Amino acid sequence: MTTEARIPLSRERVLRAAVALADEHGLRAVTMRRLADELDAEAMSLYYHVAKKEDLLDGIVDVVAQEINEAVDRLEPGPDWRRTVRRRILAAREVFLRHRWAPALFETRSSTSLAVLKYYDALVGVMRDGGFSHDRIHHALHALGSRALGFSHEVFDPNAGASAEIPGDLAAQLPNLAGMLSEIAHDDPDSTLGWCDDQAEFEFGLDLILDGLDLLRDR
Amino acid sequence: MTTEARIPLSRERVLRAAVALADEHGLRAVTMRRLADELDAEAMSLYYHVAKKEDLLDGIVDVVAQEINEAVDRLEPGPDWRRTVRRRILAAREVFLRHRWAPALFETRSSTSLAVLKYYDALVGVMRDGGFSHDRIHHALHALGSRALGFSHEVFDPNAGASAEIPGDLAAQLPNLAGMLSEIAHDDPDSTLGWCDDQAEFEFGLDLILDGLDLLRDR
DNA sequence: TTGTAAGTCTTACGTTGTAAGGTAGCTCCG
DNA sequence: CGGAGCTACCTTACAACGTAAGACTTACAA
Repeated sequence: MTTEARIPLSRERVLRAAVALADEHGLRAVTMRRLADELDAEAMSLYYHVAKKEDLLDGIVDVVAQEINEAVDRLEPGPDWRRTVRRRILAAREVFLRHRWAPALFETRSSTSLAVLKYYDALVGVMRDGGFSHDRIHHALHALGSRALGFSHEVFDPNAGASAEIPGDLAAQLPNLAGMLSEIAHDDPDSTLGWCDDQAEFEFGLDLILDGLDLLRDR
Repeated sequence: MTTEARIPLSRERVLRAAVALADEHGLRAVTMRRLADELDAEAMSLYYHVAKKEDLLDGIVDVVAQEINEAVDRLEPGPDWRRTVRRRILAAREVFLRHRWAPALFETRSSTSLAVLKYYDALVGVMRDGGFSHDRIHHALHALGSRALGFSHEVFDPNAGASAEIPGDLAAQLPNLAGMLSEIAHDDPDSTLGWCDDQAEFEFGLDLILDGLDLLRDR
């Protein structure tokens, strides 16, 4: 009998395994039994390190948020508040691109994790240094919404780039969308990834808001 | 034996009952058995009118989206594109305020429902009449994100208005947030509902984006 | 040695979505 | 008129889920 050295479980280890599992097989695969399997343990053993499934999910959010904070802390400030904020948000976004399942999870959490709060705290600091009043900053955070964290919910199918064509019967019901789609589809100047380049769209919206805020700053 | 006249099931009736159930007891209560109970039927009977649970959820989204379209179609246009769009979005928002569970559900759907597409189609039409190019409109929709439909995900706890105080030990870790919070909390000019008035914040962000788009329009 | 605590596992239960197949009533065709 | 077939609904059953209750195992202190 091969008595292999057993690495003991720990909240840390459980959470990291959960993130890895979600990365590889999606958030749906993160079930107590499956996660336990991954750790060579039984489902109920996880409950010694995690209160309930919700607690596990909260913990996962925290791990990702810490990853964001680490990335953001490595950055050096930009020449002005606007570019500093922009830089930070885009850095946070890169973390989400490594964990595609994370935005959906973040949106389901009701209580905000400490790591997320720290992220926001730093953002408030940057804007404060940039000359904004607390009131303005508060509005700004709401205006940015989840964009402040680096993601925006895509209302359209993210795979829409592939099938950039509305079937004929639908086109009649959606004349304006069909018109827009057909025009953009073939006369695409320098878009990188089809008609819905997420990154470019994200930056467009982000800049629109940041520019708007900048105009308001000294108002 | 009271042979009561049985209203037959139908996809329509099932979906409406599901919306009513969610309104009353939350989306979590919408389970096949519970929904069947509400209709004086058995769980498996629903499957004759709905392919799977996912299909049910898609259908629910469609019902809400139709409700939005009805509300929006009753509106008369504003004096310019900006105010027409604004009016429509705020009308859509009112529907979501009647179905608080709906934003979360909308965000989980991957394929966009026909009713939602129709909503967007009309929005595209308004902006087109307002002088925007298709390309600009496309960007605008992305910039608005879910705000185009009338909701924005609240990153902070929506109940934060109640407990507008950060506990002492946390305040040390979050100096900027704590500062902002304490300042806004007590010196609140005309905010209607505590320090996080959702409606006001929503409109602030919406106007910021719409104004930004307006500036870009003839650029 | 014995007690105690932490960490893990076993067993079991209620709830979920849903597959498979049965059954009642209707319509239609001979 | 009688059975064939379809539609709508129900019964039973199962696998997967989160997790409560409690037994086992190890390590260390007294």
